[in-house]
Amino acid sequence: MRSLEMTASWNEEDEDVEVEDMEIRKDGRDDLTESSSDEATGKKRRKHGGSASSGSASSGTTIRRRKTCISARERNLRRLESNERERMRMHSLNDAFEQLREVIPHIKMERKLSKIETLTLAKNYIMALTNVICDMRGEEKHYTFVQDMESDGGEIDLNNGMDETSNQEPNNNSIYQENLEARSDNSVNSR
DNA sequence: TAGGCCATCTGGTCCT
DNA sequence: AGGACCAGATGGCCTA
Repeated sequence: MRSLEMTASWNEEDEDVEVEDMEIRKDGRDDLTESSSDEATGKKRRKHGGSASSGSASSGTTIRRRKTCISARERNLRRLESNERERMRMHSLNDAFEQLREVIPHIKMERKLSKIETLTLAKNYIMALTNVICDMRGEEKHYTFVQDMESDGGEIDLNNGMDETSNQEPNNNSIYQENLEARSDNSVNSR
């Protein structure tokens, strides 16, 4: 809980102040959240955490809350703990993305796949595998793949969601689609 | 410099 | 009640 170290600079005057009519800064920050918790992960740190002016509820200049009987210090502590949990949650989500990247067949690129590319390739990979299964069963293929970007409606665009850079790469999906189908044919023929 | 991607903070809502 | 989840906002980094 390294974020909690930041509470050291908490203003003593705020201690045990009930929250009623307490003004919350427009930017929602409490100056304690100099987001430092990435020391553990070694990842980049932010000088200023995002802003808090999110959502519709906080769009005003100030927010007045009803009495909740928790001190400002306690509230700040909970916020920091919540931030920490959210950070950990996002890290685990990113870990999952990383694992997904590792199992998706794709041409090695200089840069790693973005999240949207990862999801798109994963989707296409699943569709390709589905087609292989259908093929092996002698059923009609579920999905039709197109090879170029001039696809007309109704067909699945393999590069859907891919950015310009990735379009310059060989079409990964086409490759593994062909490989999968070739293997599928071989396995069928060898019977 | 603009745009894409990302990490983080934050408050609201849902769930246990 | 508290944690998980979600989406909006913001700012940093990188690339074309």
